[in-house]
Amino acid sequence: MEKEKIDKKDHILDVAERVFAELGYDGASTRMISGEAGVNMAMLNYYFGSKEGVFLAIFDRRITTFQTVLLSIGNDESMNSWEKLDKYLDSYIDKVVTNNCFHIMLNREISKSKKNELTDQITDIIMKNVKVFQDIIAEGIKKGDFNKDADQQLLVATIFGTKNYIVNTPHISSKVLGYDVLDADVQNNLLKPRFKAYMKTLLKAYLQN
Amino acid sequence: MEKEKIDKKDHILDVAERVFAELGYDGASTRMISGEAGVNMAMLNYYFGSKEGVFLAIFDRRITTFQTVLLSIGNDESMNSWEKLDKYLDSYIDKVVTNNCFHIMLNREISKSKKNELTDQITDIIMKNVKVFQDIIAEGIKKGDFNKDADQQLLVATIFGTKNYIVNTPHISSKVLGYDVLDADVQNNLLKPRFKAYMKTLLKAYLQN
DNA sequence: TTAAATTAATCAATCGCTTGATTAATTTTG
DNA sequence: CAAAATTAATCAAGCGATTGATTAATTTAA
Repeated sequence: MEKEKIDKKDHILDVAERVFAELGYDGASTRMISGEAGVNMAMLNYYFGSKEGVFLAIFDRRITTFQTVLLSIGNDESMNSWEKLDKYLDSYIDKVVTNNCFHIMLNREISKSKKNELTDQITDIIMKNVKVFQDIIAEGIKKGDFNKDADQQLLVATIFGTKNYIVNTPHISSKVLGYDVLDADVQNNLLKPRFKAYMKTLLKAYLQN
Repeated sequence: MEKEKIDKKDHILDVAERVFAELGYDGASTRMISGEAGVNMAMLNYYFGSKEGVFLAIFDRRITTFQTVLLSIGNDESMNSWEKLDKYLDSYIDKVVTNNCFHIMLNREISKSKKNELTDQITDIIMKNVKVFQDIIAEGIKKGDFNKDADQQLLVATIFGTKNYIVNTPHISSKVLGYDVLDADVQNNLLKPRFKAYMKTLLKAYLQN
């Protein structure tokens, strides 16, 4: 059954994504992943070729749709810079908070300072998301909507860095924020709206003329 | 000779710190570390007991002095809130940019969402640094120096997150900023002053009444 | 029946760590 | 001081366990 095959592969990727986030790529073994997914070890290689194949499959599954959404916001001519900024933050924060396992996994890989094919590949894709944001800011400054003295580049570090802090180090951020950032209800009812509002206020304070 | 013994242990920790940052705790093998340090494998266990012992030794070496410096700033009664903020940022940014290997290593460990003794231990120590910053902000708000509507907790995420973004993902941040953030000259002459100035401007914009 | 899916068994390689032995340095003793 | 005794430092070799991956046999499904 074609349907079930896909579902089973998807199930394996769900589990692998979580285990990679919990223990890191090297810390997670293929036996552990297959065990928790309830499938035979050899199925990982049968489906995905190798451990790295599993990792890349997780990556492919998450990245494509996400990127087109962000790009469409950046290219939408009907919005001014402030509106684009709002839309971008809404979409971005929704996605990364919900798919936190994936983003934890992803960020840990690129934090390895020794380069390899994998990190290069990930870097390229991440840079596309960054580019959309940078273009929105640059356009806003050029149009005079934003303060021209703003440091566009470090602003990138602030928005993505703030996000990473909350998502990637949940033990820390949960203590700081006062609730469990890994809880789905908390994420949707408390964290997301608060984070969005904060981000917009912060950017407004810094970018306003 | 007592002196040389200490130097050799220190040398091993220097190498281990770098290798851990490059490949992660699990990705780095004890053979690799001892090989690059030019010592026999058994020396790691002889000196530090275990692989984890090496990690903790790196940790101890970096954390102690750093923490007392930050604490002394927080407790200094002669400065107002804005001055404390400035001082804190200066000290903090200097340290984390210079010791980037250590902070990459540290952050990767606590980004593992599955808890263990090690992550708990690290979390506690990190929270002390965070607490100093939080107290400065809280005091400033209480005194009326800072905007009382500010989200103190998410501000923590912003300052430490921005730092992490620059330091922990050097391949990304180097592309964004336009120069190599791992180069020592770049760090001292370009990155540090720029980062400090930006951070202060950003906080001023957000915290000002 | 035949191709696809799944399994248990097994592979070589590498992991962290320990061992027993050896050398170098230090302390104790006569 | 010098010989003896003790401690510290270093090494090659190898331990059992685990890693990612592969094989060959078996089951399932079309």
